[in-house]
Amino acid sequence: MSDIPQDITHDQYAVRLQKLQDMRAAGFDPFRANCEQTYFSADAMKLHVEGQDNIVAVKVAGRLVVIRDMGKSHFVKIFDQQGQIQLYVKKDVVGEETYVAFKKLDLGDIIGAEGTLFKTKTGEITVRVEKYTLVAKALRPLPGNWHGLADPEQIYRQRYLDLIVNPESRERLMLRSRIVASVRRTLAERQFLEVETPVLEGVAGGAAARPFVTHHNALGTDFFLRIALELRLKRLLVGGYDRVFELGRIFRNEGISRKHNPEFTMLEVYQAYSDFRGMMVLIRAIIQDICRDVLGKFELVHTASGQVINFAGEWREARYFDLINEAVGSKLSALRDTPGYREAAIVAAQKLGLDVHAGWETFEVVNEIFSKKIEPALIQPTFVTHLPKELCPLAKLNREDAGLIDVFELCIGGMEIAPAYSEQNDPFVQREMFLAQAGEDQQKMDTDFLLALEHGMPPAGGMGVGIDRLCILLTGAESIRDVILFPSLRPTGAK
RNA sequence: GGCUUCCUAGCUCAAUGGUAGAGCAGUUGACUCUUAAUCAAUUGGUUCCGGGUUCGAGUCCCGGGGGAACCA
Repeated sequence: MSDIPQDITHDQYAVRLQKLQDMRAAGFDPFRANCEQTYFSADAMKLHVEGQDNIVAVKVAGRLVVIRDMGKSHFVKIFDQQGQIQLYVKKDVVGEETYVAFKKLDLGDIIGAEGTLFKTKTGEITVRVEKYTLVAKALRPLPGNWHGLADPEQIYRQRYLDLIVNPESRERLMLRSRIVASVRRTLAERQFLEVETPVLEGVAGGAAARPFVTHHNALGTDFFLRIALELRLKRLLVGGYDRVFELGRIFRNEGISRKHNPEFTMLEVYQAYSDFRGMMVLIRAIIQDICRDVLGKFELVHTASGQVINFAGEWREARYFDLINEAVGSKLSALRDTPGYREAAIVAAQKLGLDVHAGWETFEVVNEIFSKKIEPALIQPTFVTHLPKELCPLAKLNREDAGLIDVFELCIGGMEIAPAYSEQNDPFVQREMFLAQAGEDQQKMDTDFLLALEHGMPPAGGMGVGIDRLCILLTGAESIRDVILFPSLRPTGAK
């Protein structure tokens, strides 16, 4: 033991902890205090009337993010859900004792303050503080809020810090909330019912993807986390829910990349007595409502290409095989039902510099051309229609050409945003389609779903919308991690 | 999974293989309308972890951890 006090002035945690202990010793514990928040920051500022200072009283609350100590007065800023508001704390107004305590506050502390609104000589609407309360002591320093937080790992692992100091992140993620709210509004206006279906399933169907497996102890059985919403929602069509949707998390046990997170949010919508053409109208309404109500504009600069995407009006339609023919520079589709098709498709793909795996089915070779060469170039909203039937076993076959299906893939910004089908409701054809699946991507046969179809499902249009990708597109984000509050990372011990 | 690359003070970043630094934050002081406030002084390091090479390693090599980009 030394009687010389240990120098802790360099250790911000220790300094703040000491302040907390001093306060508690003096009979005040910030963690037992609370305050009122009568207005958020921006709402409060709107209450000020030009030329009428110190009349309107407000109670605001938030985190201290700027402190400017002027000796016998302070200008500080607090930060709440709406942004920042400046507080003016003057010794003459609050009194000696309160002022001395106020000087001990640190950046990051959470306080409540009440006072009246006035405009400073530089024109900033400010609260002239009469009383304040510390309601949470920040024991850890904030990352500097001038440079912000740049370390991507810390941004994702400690998103709360990112939200405090990086305004772009905060805005982008709040925009996501407003986009999702707008989607719900558009669907509610059209009398769609929002439902919730199981995440834990015995068969993970409705898509082709590797599922996560978990175990139920009491039942002594494994469950799969759902990889799609489709088969449950269609059972509801059988049950007489004519317009349903679910906005839910689905899970795919696959790689993590800029466009993939193992858990992500899917909107699936089903409308009885409609078809894929009806879904075109609906998805346009959903996205155009977002443009009008959330973004306030119908044109967006596509971050990756620099092109301006125009969401207004009607959107382009293009047949899958027309796009393929255009990409390969020949009439490849004319060979579709001939023995030379496979060889021609392989040659065409290789000519475009694509690797063709020996085990691939022909439709997979052709689709490689689509996903590598065509989709990335579809920047403007484009409905790709008349896809080969092998790609979607749950869709209705086209009446004129049984090798095609009545579906669209909506591509925007080089990404697949929403596939939609005229849903298959013939239980015999559906069984055959499940059985006939080939290639790498196979869906599990769900016999209980087939039983439901045998009870009769109305004809319907259905659609899936990748909400995360839609948000990437509409917020100009570069990665799916930028539109997911807490993206999946490898777990690690406390840092 | 493969390849490339990154990890240094609370934050943002420096440092030919040769004494680990700056700005902000922190601490002390001045200032009753500041705007990245200003002025003066000043503290602060297990350079992600573990080995190795070397007279000497933040830097080079090997292994491990975590992140990012590209590919699969």
